[in-house]
Amino acid sequence: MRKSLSEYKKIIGVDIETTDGKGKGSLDPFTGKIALIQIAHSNKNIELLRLNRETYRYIKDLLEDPEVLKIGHNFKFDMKFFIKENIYPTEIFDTMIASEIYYAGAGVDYVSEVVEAIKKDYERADEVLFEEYLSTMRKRTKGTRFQHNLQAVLKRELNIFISKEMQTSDWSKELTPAQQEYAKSDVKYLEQLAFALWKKLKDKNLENIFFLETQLMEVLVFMELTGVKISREIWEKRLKETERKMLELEKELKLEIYRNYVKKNDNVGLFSDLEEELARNINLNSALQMRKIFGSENVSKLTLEKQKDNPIIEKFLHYKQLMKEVSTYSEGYLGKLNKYGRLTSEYSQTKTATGRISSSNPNLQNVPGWFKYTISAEPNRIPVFIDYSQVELRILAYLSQDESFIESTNSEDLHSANARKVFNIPEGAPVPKDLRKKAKTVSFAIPYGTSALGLVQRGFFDTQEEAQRVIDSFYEAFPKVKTFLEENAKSASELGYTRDALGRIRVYDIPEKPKEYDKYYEEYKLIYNLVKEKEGKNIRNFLDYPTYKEFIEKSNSELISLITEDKFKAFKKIINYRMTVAAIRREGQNHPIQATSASITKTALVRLFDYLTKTNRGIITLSVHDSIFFELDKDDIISTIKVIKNIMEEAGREIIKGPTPVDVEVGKKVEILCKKCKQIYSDNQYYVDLEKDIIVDKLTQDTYNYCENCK
DNA sequence: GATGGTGGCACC
DNA sequence: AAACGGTGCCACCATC
Repeated sequence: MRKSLSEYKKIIGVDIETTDGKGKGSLDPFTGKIALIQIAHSNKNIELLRLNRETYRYIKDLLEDPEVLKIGHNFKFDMKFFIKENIYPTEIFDTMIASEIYYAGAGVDYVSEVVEAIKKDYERADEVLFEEYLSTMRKRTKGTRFQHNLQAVLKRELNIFISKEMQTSDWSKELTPAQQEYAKSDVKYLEQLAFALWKKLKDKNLENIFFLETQLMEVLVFMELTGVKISREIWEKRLKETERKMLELEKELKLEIYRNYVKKNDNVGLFSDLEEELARNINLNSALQMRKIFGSENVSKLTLEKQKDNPIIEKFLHYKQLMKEVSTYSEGYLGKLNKYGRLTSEYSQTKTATGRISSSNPNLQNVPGWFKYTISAEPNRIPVFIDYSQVELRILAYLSQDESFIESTNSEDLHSANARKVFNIPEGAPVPKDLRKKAKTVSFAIPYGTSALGLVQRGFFDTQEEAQRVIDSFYEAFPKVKTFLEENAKSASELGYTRDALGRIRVYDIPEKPKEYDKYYEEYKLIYNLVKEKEGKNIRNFLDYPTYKEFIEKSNSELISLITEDKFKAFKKIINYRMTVAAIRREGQNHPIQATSASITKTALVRLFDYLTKTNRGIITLSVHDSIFFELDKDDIISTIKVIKNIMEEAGREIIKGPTPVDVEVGKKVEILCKKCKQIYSDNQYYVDLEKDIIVDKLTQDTYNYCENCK
């Protein structure tokens, strides 16, 4: 869709039902087939079509007609099935995307909850029942997250309830009247819904975001159908080795833990086989068991790393890392490899609150670094990885218009330049490594809203005072960054929304101020300080009892006499409220940055897809937030890369009005022998110089084979 | 035995 | 004055 709704000659509602060939519906475009196509020309004129010789031409022509707008709900799903049939629908209005953009970030939603609940009570699905449910739901403090399925959206926007009872029925046989009715209801209201949502999008100036997402849908469909080429051999080798190490470690660890922590008296040790037996009962994956054994608050890396000098703890941490890898990145991933040796994933373009793309089944956006070593390409192609360099910091610099920060992003080394300003290091004097690191840490932490305490807890600083000093100096050096973040925090917590550089919106559920707030706030502050002073802890921990009774019974503080039941309850409400607002402020600070980054990548993806489709020079295989993976034709690859680089950099420049340079990696990740120090190091297969038009295969020619240290 | 919540951790 | 933004998946564990 590229123009306003009313500009189309014709508008139709489209939906499909699918079959797995065994009497059930299918969610998998690779194995499933279209069983039924519903096309609504109007509320009353609805076609239910099978896809066969007689209907194929008609359906294809209609869906591919650029003068006909197709309204669908989650059309990415339908699109994949159509493409498998060589039908390439164009001009789409996706009502799910529209809803997701408009309500991005919305939390609790009663309509979704009611729709969920009412599914169990179809016979009485009338207004009275809705009201009944609604009043119950409203009394609850927590509800379901905002949902964007067709049922919830129709109910929310048009107050229409449709049944989904038939969804999983067999669509391949002759349809019952009830099935026909259901099939029609799925498309009957789509046009009306599209107009309602379009009006909402226009009200908030979200048309351009909607156009962008609509075009992106096509790119994601392609990526989902194509996937990324993987070397199963390399993956399995890696996995096997990890598994071997893990099992070895597991055996050792259990015995050592048993001996050092579990066993109370020595005499059991005389029977070594019994000892092994007992050790086997230990479950290293049980956080509960391990917490008890180590006597630790929790068994997270952060907590246990404090005892790293204990060899058993160190071993345990190593074990956990291996376990994670073996359990997560094995069959769940390799099982998805298709017959072409390609790994496919599913993407969602609008599910996230910030507009980032998410990946699932399996998630290809959170695979460990070694994943890149398994990526290859078709014989005539080369894998290419391109990512935006420091894009979030550049976004922060240009959106805030802080001259000094902008200057830093344009210098040779951003973090050194920042350190110079934060720590007042004179020009010409070298920037000490530790100061550079501190400035870097704070630059990353600030857009997340990290506090001084947070920085200490995560081990970036030794004391809260020092962390606070660096944060203060940072804001002093970059005053407009401070103003910018503060404005966004305010917009989120007071207006209830923030926008990114393209106008993408995120909404926030601002909590109602508790009635007790004004009455008790002064006293709350007093107690807050008292608790901090006398108990050395935060009031939140101090009051951390579910009931007043337990607070009185279990707390051994002298301060309890100061707190009546009324105050206890009021303080808890105040804490809760303040924490929620603080979280909204942090989200508000971060959203415009993260969302702008997402918008840049999405804009680039759309243009890149267009370029690559038209020229047939390669494909996009994956995108991980600020990076894009390609498989490009060997012929003329340098000129292709130049165009791609330019498209990506221009997309960023247009959006933030400042440079967004990219880094280019060409070729598989491989092990290479350094010519000078003779050490093996890892690098991409090809050396490429875009200025001099040079491309060299390091595996056959060693001209550029120098490791980082010897360059 | 399925389901949902939680803790933990991989990535940007 | 509270204590790091955004994801998805695993094992465990309580619950039905």
